[in-house]
Amino acid sequence: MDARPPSSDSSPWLPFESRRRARDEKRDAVLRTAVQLFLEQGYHRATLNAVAERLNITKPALYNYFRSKEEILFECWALGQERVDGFIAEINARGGSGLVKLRQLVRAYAENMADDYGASLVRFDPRDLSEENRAIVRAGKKSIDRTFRKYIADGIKDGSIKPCDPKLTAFAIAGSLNWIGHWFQRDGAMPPAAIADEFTDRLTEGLAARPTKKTASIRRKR
Amino acid sequence: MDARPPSSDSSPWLPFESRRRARDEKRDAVLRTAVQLFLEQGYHRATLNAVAERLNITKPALYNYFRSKEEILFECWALGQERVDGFIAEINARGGSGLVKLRQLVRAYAENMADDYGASLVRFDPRDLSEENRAIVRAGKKSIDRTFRKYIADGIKDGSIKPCDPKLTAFAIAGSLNWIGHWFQRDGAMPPAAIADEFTDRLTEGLAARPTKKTASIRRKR
DNA sequence: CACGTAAATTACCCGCAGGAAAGATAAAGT
DNA sequence: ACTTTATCTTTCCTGCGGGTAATTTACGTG
Repeated sequence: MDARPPSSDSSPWLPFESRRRARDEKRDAVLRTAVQLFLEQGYHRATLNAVAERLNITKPALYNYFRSKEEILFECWALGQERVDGFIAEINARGGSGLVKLRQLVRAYAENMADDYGASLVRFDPRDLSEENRAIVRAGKKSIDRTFRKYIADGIKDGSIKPCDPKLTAFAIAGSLNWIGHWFQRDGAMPPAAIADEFTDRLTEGLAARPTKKTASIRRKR
Repeated sequence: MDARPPSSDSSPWLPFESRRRARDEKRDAVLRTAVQLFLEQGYHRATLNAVAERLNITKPALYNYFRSKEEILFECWALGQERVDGFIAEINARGGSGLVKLRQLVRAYAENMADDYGASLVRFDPRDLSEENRAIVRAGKKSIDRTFRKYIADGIKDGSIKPCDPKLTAFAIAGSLNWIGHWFQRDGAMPPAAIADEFTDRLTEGLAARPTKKTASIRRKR
């Protein structure tokens, strides 16, 4: 039917040849294509037919890798969450003052927001998920929020951050960062790293107990 | 006028009496109910049947007041935008330093975000609108963004705000504020005014050229 | 009181997207 | 070579929700 140009980006399914390939690889390809389309058009407007078409396959083929559209949506979110959990663990492992940890978190989180899976954390609506998965999502969001608040509270305690309400401060910072997921375009003027750097300074400069210079070492004095 | 005083969010269509009422009043009631349901369930999940049911009428009756579901969505957004345009005009009329104007904008915008129509500005997806209406929405968002940037640039020029990149700073502030529309619940602990106050300080304290507000501007050379 | 009109209602249509069933095809095992 | 198994296609079903048509109800007015 549609004599599609052989390019079709990087689908493991070339029109009709070289079929068998690693299952996980194809599953990942489905996910990458799906998250792109979901972000482009919105979950409801994006159809599985359209996802399949981009992969040079047909809709029912998708059901070899996922049980439902909702499962695809959930896994997009899960990948984003996984990364956040990852760098939070790293930051915790490295230790440091509250302000230092907060700044690392802001930076990593901002960069993650400029990624498709990262943006999934805020661009998709949990109400599209099953009750089970929605509960998992809620737990994930809660965990991130707790981390922000904890770092802020830690900073107040150790004197690196001046006294403030951790809850509202966390909301303000997280809101700023989450919004990146809504306006960032990969073809924009600024690369993700630059945005992350800017936001790191902008969002924490008002919090430092003493004027601090950029990413230079923070002295923990008590 | 009314035999029995209806509570503010009760339907003007009591099952079978006192029907005829001012057309605009009913139109507004449809809008209020619709925006609530859209926010509760999301635009796609919320059906016109459900909207009608809450009003004690049936779906086709809605078409006496609106031409389509999309038109309802657009008007929800338009009402939110109208308010923003309103207080921006007021702030411009009052004048003042960049910082003063910015703080007023932040405060009013934050409060607006705690309102159904205000939240419409950020909770609904422009892609659900017709091309025409989407263009109007885009223009509105752009106008708000320009205002944020202008106040910041004004502040830098008049010395009330310390030098920074107006574009990213506007993004950071607007992001924080927009996010309120996603987490604020009317039955939460804090009233909108308190949140607005907190955010006003939190989001501008890092920007003031001089430690705190008050006092005349002092030129800071870098 | 009859009539016209606005605003409802009941009944219907239809297009679409998610998903299931059953048939094909290729690779791999025996 | 024959069978098996996973994978992909063709085909179809079904429910749902936006929107329309035809009909009724009720009020205002001459």
